[in-house]
Amino acid sequence: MVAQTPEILTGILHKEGLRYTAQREAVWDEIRQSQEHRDAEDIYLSLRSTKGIQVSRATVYRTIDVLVKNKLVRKMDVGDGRCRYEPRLDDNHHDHMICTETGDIIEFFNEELELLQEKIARKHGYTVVRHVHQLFVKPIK
Amino acid sequence: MVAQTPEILTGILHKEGLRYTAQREAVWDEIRQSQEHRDAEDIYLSLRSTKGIQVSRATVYRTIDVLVKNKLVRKMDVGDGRCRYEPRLDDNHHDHMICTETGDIIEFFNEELELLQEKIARKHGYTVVRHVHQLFVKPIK
DNA sequence: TTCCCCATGAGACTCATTCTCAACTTGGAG
DNA sequence: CTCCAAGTTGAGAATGAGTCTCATGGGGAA
Repeated sequence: MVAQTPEILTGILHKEGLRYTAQREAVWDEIRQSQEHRDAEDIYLSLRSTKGIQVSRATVYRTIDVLVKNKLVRKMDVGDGRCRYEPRLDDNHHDHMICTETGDIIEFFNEELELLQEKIARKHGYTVVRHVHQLFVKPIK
Repeated sequence: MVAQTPEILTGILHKEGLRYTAQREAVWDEIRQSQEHRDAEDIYLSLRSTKGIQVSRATVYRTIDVLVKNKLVRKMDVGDGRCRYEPRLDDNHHDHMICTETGDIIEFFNEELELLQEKIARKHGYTVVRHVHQLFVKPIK
């Protein structure tokens, strides 16, 4: 699953009836290569300035949509007006802890929490489709 | 605590060094009277059209900020671009479940969940300041 | 090569929210 | 009671992330 990195995108584009283009690859590469939680402008600027790749904001957004839809990228709304994106190659689900002092984003996963959520939904006659769980935290002491 | 409804706002305004004005009272009343999760435009229009109270969008937003800051109102970002607000008179904390089919918002609270969150934060050397927890759900069957 | 459809970029546009600033109130000092 | 400094307000401009438009550019199939 890790080795098939280059083909994973072509497969998805094919499935969606879309073409494999340099811009789409560049956007995916940019997101995939950094483990950070970045916003669209960040990705756009990095492609343009740092890597000198010609791409437009519109294409960045359009490509991200495809990647998110196909679970190659996770989109997270931190609540500050800009969504962040992170690669999702290895499908290990997790939530985020955001430090209110430094802005650091820490990932966490807790099985018990996941089960509890579903249990709560069931109690109300629902089942969980997806969830947003963010802990805004501050360092102890 | 329920009986002091009118004074609660004056107290807060005083604490903030702000004046008690008709507009500020109207905004607070509007939010307080409905148990819905409403957006700013909704509140603004309701005050204007339905109740014929002269108030501007700017004042609605400005007042909401004060109310949120003082925990009279809870602000929630549902992820659709518009924040929702709900009164917070009785200080019973809860999170939300959003039905992906009907848009219904159901409140829920689970002690175990709260404790678990704190436990997770501690494990990473943090303590929870606040959290966002939304379950996007769909009805069973 | 031709043709057609998909993809792209620049910039217009949307829409919630914030900002600006002139006009308006008001609490208090005198 | 009068006046003034300071707080408030409203209308509309500004902001900013994200979306849409549309003319232009390519690429693949025959």
